[in-house]
Amino acid sequence: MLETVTPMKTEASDALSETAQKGDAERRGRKASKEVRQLQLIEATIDSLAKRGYAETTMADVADGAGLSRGIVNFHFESKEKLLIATLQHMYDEYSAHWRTALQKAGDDPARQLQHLVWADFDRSICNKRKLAAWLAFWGEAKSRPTYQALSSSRDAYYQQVFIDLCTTLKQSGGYAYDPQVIALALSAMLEGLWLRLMMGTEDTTRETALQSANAFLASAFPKHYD
Amino acid sequence: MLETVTPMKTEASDALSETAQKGDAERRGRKASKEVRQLQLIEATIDSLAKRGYAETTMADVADGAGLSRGIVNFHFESKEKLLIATLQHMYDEYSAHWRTALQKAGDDPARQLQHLVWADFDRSICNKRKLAAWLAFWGEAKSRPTYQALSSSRDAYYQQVFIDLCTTLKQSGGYAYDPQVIALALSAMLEGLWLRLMMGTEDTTRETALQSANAFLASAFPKHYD
DNA sequence: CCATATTGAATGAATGTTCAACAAATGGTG
DNA sequence: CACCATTTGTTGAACATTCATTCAATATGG
Repeated sequence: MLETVTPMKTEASDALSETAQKGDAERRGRKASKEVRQLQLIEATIDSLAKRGYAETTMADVADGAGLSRGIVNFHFESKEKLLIATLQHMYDEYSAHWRTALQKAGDDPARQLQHLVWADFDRSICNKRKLAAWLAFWGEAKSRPTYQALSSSRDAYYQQVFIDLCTTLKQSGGYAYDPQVIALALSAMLEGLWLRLMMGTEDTTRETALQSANAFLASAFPKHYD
Repeated sequence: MLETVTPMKTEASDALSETAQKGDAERRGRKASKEVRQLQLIEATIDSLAKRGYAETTMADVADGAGLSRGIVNFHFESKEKLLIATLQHMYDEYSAHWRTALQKAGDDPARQLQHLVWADFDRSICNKRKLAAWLAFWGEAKSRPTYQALSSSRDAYYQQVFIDLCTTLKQSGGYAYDPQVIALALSAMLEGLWLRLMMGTEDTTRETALQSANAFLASAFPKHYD
């Protein structure tokens, strides 16, 4: 199962582990490894996207946020566009790795697997104001930028297929009536919709209530599998 | 029930009906009523948002799209920001009027009302590539712009309350177990999530499959009310 | 003729990119 | 180890471009 993870680009997370090795002290020093500096700039980009939105995110703001000079971003990333693509790729990789790990840890029971995938979606490390805001900023631009499209739906075709497969299995073991593909779409759309509400800061939606609603859906769609 | 509609700002839709009265011929003529011209510019703004996204939408592009000169937008709307707010307000009003009308036409049966609300969400007049793309463009900027926040969640607090009320009624008549508030959130989040998929142009989601999934949700959540 | 609408060029501010100068690390050499 | 040369990273100012806004001139309808 981890085999399917490897084909993804994971330079960013490699750089992350390197950060941990070298410690935070060096991050501010003059010399830092290329990957560390790039990651630092990517984090500053996420900050800026979250705070100011896509349209208002400037190179200067990113550089300031990282505590570095103006020209530095064009040195590490060729252009603003490439910085943004690298940032999106980083977030995509992180999200993918997260749900794949969650799935792997869930064991073999499909009901448990589905439950863990739902939980993974609302995990603090993935689902927090800063990152959700950055996601939304990208989504807003995705349809008009072909380069973003493949990366911007954090949940990709493979993710969707996993959902369909799980729903198919549950259908057989529970004797449910509906089309697994249809119910899988309903489920994943609801998860994205709950994210959307969290992103927008709708008052009535918190991480807890969102998770509660997701579980209510599971319970009503698969009554034999969830309490 | 229609009483609750009136307090909303509906200048835009009034202007729309005026368009119909004066016909399309005058739209290109030198003189057109203030409201008609403003609506024309708003439509051009939606076009631009859909085609180029928020960040790339320029005053020049809007003016070109409307077939008018560069300075015209600042004459009718004071600034770019006010043009965008007016556009968002227009879309918000249209969406609100649409679901309220649908609800009104559904009669008194709550199950029927809920079904009609779902249908309304996927009606062609509301749910088409152009408008969905424009919505997404606004959503992407909403969290970082306080002015947008109130208007950008097309489904507002009152809409959500209607859902909760309907779920409460169905719960009583059907003897379901769950918390109406929780299931209402799941339902409305799923609708938004399906919109999101349509917005992003995910291959596996069309207006038909989205509607199918929404209905599957209704059937599994309220089995006694929907075949 | 007056009020109003419209034009399009001028203006100025914001911002992405470039680049010459500078600093720091690296590595080879005596 | 000391010294220098080369590579690599970093800075900040200069540059060019894009774009919202302004406004004087012009056109239009009443």
